[in-house]
Amino acid sequence: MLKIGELAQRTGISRDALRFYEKHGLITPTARTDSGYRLYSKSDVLRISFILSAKEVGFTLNEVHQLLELEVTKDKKSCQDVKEFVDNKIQVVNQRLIEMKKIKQSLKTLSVACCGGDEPATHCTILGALNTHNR
Amino acid sequence: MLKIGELAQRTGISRDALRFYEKHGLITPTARTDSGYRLYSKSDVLRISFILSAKEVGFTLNEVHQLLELEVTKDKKSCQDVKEFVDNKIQVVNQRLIEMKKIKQSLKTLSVACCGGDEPATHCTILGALNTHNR
DNA sequence: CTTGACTCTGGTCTATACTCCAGACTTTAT
DNA sequence: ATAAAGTCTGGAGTATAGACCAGAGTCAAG
Repeated sequence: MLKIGELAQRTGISRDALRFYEKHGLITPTARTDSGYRLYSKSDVLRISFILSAKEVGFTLNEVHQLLELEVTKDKKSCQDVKEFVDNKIQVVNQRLIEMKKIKQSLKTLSVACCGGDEPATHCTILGALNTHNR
Repeated sequence: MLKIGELAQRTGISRDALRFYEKHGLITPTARTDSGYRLYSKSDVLRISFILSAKEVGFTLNEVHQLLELEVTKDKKSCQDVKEFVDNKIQVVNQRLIEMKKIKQSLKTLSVACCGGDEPATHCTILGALNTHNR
C-alpha cells in the first residue's frame, strides 16, 4: 500500500490533484491508517493511469467519472443504458481519431515542407498543410 | 465578407468566443467596416474550423496558437525551430492516438460484454475491459 | 425616422481543474 | 527526544475558456 506522496511520485500527479480527484469521486483510497493517512493499492494505480489517459485524449474529469462509473451488471436494463452511453462515446472517440489523424498528417507535411522539401509555399503553415489534405 | 454573427452561426461558435480568440491572437478579422464592425473572409472560416478540430482533440488554445504561428520560411534557422516543435507535437499526437484507440477498444468490449456477450464479469467495467487489452 | 436587430468595448461572473497556503497531527531519521 | 519530512482538512488563489451584461453606437425595414 502506498501513501499519497508515493502514489504521487509513481503517477506523476500531485498530492493535491489526487485529493481533488477523490473529492470529485474519481478515486477513493483503498484504506486509511488509524491516523487517517490515505493508503492506495495497485488497482488505485491502474485507476489513476486510466484517468490520465482519458484526460489526455480530451475527456473532462466529469466524463472520466462517467466512464469509470459504467458497469454492465448483466441485467437488461443496465445493459441498455450502458450501451447507449458507450456507443455515444465511441462515436466521439472516432471523430477525435479522424481529426487527430488530419492534424498529424498536416504536421508531417509541415515538417518536410522546408528542409529539402520541394513543396510549394502554401504548405509553409499548418493551415496550408491541412488544406492540402482536405482537397 | 461575414459579420461576426454570421460567422458565429456558420461555425457554431459564439460571438463572445470569437472575440475571445481574437483577444488571444488566434484569429484577426480580415477587415473592419468604417464603423468598426468585424469582417471575416473565407480563410477566416477555415482558420476557425482548424481551431475547433485542434481543440476537440485536446489541444489547449495556447497550443493551437503555437500551431497556427508555425511557419516554415524556407530559411534554415526557422526550419530548424519549426521541425523541432512539430516533431514534438507529432509525438504527442501519436501518444494520444494510442491512448484513444485503447479507450475505444475498451468501450467496444464493454458494449458487447453484456447483451448476449459471454465475457467474464471482469469486463463489466471500463477498467476491466481496459485491462484485458493491456495483457 | 424610428424601432428592432446587430455590433462595439469593457467589465464582471462562472465552471473546470487544479495549486498553494495555514495550522495541526503523524511518522521517520538521527 | 526532537527535528525534518510527510499528511490531514479547509479554504483561498490561479489559469483556461469562455458566458453574460451594460451602455453606446450602427444598420435595415417599414
